[in-house]
Amino acid sequence: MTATNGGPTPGSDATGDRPGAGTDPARSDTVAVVVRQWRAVHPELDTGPMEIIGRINRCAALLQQAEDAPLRRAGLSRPEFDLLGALRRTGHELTPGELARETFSSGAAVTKRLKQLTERGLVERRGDTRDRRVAHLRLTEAGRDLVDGILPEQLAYETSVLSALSSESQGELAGRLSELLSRLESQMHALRA
Amino acid sequence: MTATNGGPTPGSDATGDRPGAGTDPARSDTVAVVVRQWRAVHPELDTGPMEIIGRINRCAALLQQAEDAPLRRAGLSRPEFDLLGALRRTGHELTPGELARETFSSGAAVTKRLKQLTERGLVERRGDTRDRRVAHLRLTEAGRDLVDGILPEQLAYETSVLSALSSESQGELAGRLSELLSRLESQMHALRA
DNA sequence: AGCATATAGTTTACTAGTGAAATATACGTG
DNA sequence: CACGTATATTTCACTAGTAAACTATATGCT
Repeated sequence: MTATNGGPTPGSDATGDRPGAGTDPARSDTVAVVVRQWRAVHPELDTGPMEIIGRINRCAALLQQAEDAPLRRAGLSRPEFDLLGALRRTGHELTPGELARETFSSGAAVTKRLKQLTERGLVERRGDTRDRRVAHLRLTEAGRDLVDGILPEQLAYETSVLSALSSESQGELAGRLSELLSRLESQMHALRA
Repeated sequence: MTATNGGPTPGSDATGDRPGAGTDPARSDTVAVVVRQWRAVHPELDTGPMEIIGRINRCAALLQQAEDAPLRRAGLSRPEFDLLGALRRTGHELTPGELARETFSSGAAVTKRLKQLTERGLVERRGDTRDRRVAHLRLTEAGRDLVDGILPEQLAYETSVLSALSSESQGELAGRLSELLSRLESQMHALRA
């Protein structure tokens, strides 16, 4: 992802700032600076995709960094919380394979996390009676309480972070992202099939 | 990031689908399913932030997975390419510290990457004459050629992925993301100060 | 000048994730 | 019913990143 390639760009300040070129977003974030640098070096390339992909990556990185804080207070990493959250929100037991799909992780990673979370008494394991290859995982009381305790904090924090955007902006952004995401997901699905 | 917590949600299909609730985006992506699950379990919580943050994270994950492919063909990881790209787009030498800031990595990670990239003959190191603590890195001829060879491929690929969105959608999305990103970045800056 | 403190970068010990191989079990078919 | 193949999960060897300690150098104050 070329577009990811971006940074705060401390010193350098390329000039050439001229509006109306394609998807020029006027506002100056770090991605805009990076795009300007690339255009200065490779004027022949269409840097349009960077404006979207670079920003998505950058936003994701910033949001994660900020939002991992509440989790760490609870002694959880995000992947761990995602796993617990999957169990909580589905409301029923899940197999390791299902958990891997839900959290977009490899099976090996899920195995490791489950080991730790089980040792910490947050999840319980039960073997399937019919098919002895599969296991069923569920939250313990403590695990459920932990998730339910963290979730409101997290949402409150997220709300405050996003409050920098007007309600209209938020709705618009959510809609566009949903549009992109659903297309990406069906592309993915098509590729694998 | 609670909102990240999401998955393809294979089996389960919570029902309650009623439009017009806050930032309801109509289109059904995996994040929408996850949000519906959370609402079913915790109806009292405002799940609005998930609609944005969850989608940003999900999009970032999907885009990265897809786009890392061209890089891997060239034998580079994304962080490595980001480092090389920073050198290429700024057009001048950078110190390890500057590279760390440009690529949002830790200093230690940059040190490791530089070691590898130097061994591969893609970057060169030069000591500062005045301040002997600092080093200056620049691309070798081979490094520059590699970046210049990969970049167009990457942009072309990104263009094709995003072509699922109309030009208007793309512009709108880039603008909203830029708005969010610049606010996030100034929040960040404010926090550290 | 001499010492305290700040800064740049590297090293170290450790952690978490990955892909591939291994293990265990189930299923389908002749 | 036995065998080959598919599936679920774990294990293993390895890689990359991190935070904290460490080294080397510079800067400022008295």
